[in-house]
Amino acid sequence: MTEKFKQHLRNAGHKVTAPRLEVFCFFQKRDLTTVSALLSGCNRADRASIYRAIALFRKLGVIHDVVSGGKRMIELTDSFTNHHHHIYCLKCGKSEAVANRKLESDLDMILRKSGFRAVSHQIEIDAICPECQDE
Amino acid sequence: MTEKFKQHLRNAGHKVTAPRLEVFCFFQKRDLTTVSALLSGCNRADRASIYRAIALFRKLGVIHDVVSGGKRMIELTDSFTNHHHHIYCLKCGKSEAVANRKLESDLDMILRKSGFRAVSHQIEIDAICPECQDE
DNA sequence: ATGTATTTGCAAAAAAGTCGCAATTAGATT
DNA sequence: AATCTAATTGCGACTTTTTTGCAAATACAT
Repeated sequence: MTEKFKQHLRNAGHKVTAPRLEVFCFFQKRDLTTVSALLSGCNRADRASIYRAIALFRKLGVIHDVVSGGKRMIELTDSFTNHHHHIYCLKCGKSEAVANRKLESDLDMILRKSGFRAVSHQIEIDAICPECQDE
Repeated sequence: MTEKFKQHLRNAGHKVTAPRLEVFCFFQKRDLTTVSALLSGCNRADRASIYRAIALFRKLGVIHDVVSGGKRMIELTDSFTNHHHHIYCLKCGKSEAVANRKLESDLDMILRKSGFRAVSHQIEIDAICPECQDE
C-alpha cells in the first residue's frame, strides 16, 4: 500500500519525501487518528510539514475526516485501506471497525433511487459495546 | 422545540440565558452550521459565551458534530430536530437532508446482530446531485 | 423583593494553524 | 554519476481559533 501511495503522489506531480512518508505511515498504524496525535507522533517532521502533508493528502483523496465519538478524526480513505465504518463505545471509548455487505448494498440502492450519483459515504455509530453492557 | 430546549437546560441544572437562546435559535435556522457561522451570526452574544454554549450543548446532547463535504459541521441532534442524514453535492456544495425508513431499519437490524446496543448514528454521503450531473 | 450560585463580557493567554523565505532535496536530464 | 531545477522542507513570525480568570450582571429559588 505504501507503493500505491508513492505512485499516487507522483502521478499527481508531487514528490515522495521523508515527512510525507512518515505521516502516511502514521495513518497506516492507526485506524482513526487526530491532528494532535500526528503532531506528537511524527517526530522527524516539522509541524508545518505535517500540516502541509495532511492538507495535501486530503486534496489527493488519501485521507478524509470523520466524526467518531463526537471528536473529529482522520483516517485513510477506501483507496488506501479496506472500506469500513466505525462503531464507537460511549462508555469505554473504543472504536471498532464495521464492514457489512448488506448495509452497503442497501445504501447503494437507496442512493440510486435518489437521483444522486454517490461517490462515497461514511457511517458513524455511537453505541455501548457488549463488554460495557455487562456492567 | 424551544420550550423543550429550555426544559432540557433546566433539568440539567443550567440556566436559560439570552446567549444560549440566541445560539439555540441559530441552530434552528440552519440544518448544518459551523462554529464560524455561529460566531458571526450570533451578534448579541460574546465570542466566549458562544463557545461556552456550544460546549454545553454538546455535553447535554443538544447538538453534535458531523463531517459533510469534508468539513466539520454542527447540527441539532435527533432530540431537537427530525432524524435525518445528509447528502452533499461535491460540485455545487449544497447539502440536502435525507430520511429513509428502509435504510434505518436495515441499520437497526445489523446493529442488533452486532451485539452492540446502538445509541445513535449518522450517515454522510458525498455525491453529485441530479442538476450537476446534467452538465 | 432578596440571596446566591451561575453565567456573562471582557481582556489576556494559550493553542492551533498558516505563511514567507532561504536552504535543501527529489528526481528528471544529460 | 554529476548537474539542474522546481518542489519541498524547517524555521520563525504571524494570524486565527479557542480557552480561561475574574469582576459585574442575572436567572431563578425562596
